Amino acid sequence: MDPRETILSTAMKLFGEKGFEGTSVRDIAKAADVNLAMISYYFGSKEKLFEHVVDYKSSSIRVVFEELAKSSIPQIEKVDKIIDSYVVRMFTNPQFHHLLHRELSLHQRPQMHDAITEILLRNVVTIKGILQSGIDSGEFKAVDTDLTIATMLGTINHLLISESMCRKLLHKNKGFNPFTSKKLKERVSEHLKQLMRSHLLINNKSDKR
Amino acid sequence: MDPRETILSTAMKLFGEKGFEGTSVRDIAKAADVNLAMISYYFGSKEKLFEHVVDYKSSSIRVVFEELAKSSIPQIEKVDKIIDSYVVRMFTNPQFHHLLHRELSLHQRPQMHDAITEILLRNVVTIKGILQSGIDSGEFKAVDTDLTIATMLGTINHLLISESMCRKLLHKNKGFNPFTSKKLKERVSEHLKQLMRSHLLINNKSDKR
DNA sequence: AAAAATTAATTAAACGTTTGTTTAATTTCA
DNA sequence: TGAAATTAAACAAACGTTTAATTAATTTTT
Repeated sequence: MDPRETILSTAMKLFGEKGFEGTSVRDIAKAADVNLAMISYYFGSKEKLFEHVVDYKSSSIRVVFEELAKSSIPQIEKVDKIIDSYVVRMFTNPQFHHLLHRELSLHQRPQMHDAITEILLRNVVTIKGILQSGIDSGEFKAVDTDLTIATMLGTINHLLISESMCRKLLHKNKGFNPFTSKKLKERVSEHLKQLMRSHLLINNKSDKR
Repeated sequence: MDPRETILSTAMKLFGEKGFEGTSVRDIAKAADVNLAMISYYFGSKEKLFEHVVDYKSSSIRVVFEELAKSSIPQIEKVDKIIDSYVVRMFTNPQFHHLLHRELSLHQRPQMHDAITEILLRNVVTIKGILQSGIDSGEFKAVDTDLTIATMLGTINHLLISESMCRKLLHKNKGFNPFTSKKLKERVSEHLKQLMRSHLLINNKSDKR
């Protein structure tokens, strides 16, 4: 195996679980089964390694919504697709999202903070455009678009952040982890889509009960 | 000033900003303008100090919803009050909420993790009861109560966590911090109340546009 | 194709700081 | 005077990083 990739994925896992300051380069070297000095040799420093991890992983989460925005399907279906995309993304790699949001809540490493902000902000701007188009065309109510986005992302994020809380909440069965289950993904998708229909659509006939 | 309280509030501020591992006891001693050894003298250890901080501050955020649950007003108005309560709470002391949620996303200090989970879980159970009552009485649609709660808390939490993102998003004006502004609080309150009405109420006439 | 030379990868050990904590001496105040 | 509060100094351990030596791989030369 390529030691570079081994270090990167191990570092990603440990940074995600224990935070940047909570993870020592010795922890990483041990878990990746490489010599301590290899980390400096390949990445220069712990902080540079961290930047490489963020760079390395954000390419995989960078979904392009620009194309979706241009397509001619109803805006509410675009919202559906965005929800599906975010749910899959965040549940596929929860550790990395913990890492990103933890970094956003810290006042350390300002340049990393800005870099992450820019990554997340690009998609937010596109989504805001889609919501605004829906409002302008009369398909959506004149909702607060910024806060509507906060609701979409915040709902998923909240489930990720409070993973263990959620486990106790959703399933008394202790051996079962809802975060590896497809059921929860679908449940979140379904919930958010219904929620957004109720919130956005003017003539909402979505109550199927 | 009482050095104990000075240390507690300083530690709370620094832990909130830089995380537990990112804050040294020397940082705290310097910022609190007390001698380094005073922290061990008063609190025993850094970890004990952290527990004192969480204990000390969680008493102030521990709002009792049990009484609200028992009162005889419509369930939707109870939801309104819960939203107001959470918005005020989380915007009043955002650093402490950063601290709590960061701790929940980490796999360090399991006992602290459990303690925080229990604090947050108590309110969640009560809120879930209120939603379920609304469903049972026919006032609310048969929504997914767990995820509805995740939406309420997640929306507020998302605005806190991505504070700087939000600042760029909501106001291009860089000198203005939306998190000290009453306007954002009211905006979030308003948004969530409308959202929950659309989501929960069966005959929703809340569209005032 | 074999040998020599050169570069790259890997290692154990050590470097100087910073960490949390403790000690022992001193000051403060009742 | 005596207990509590406060201090500067020192402690060992852990930290990120570097060094210098060794092995492995690659390239060059014969």
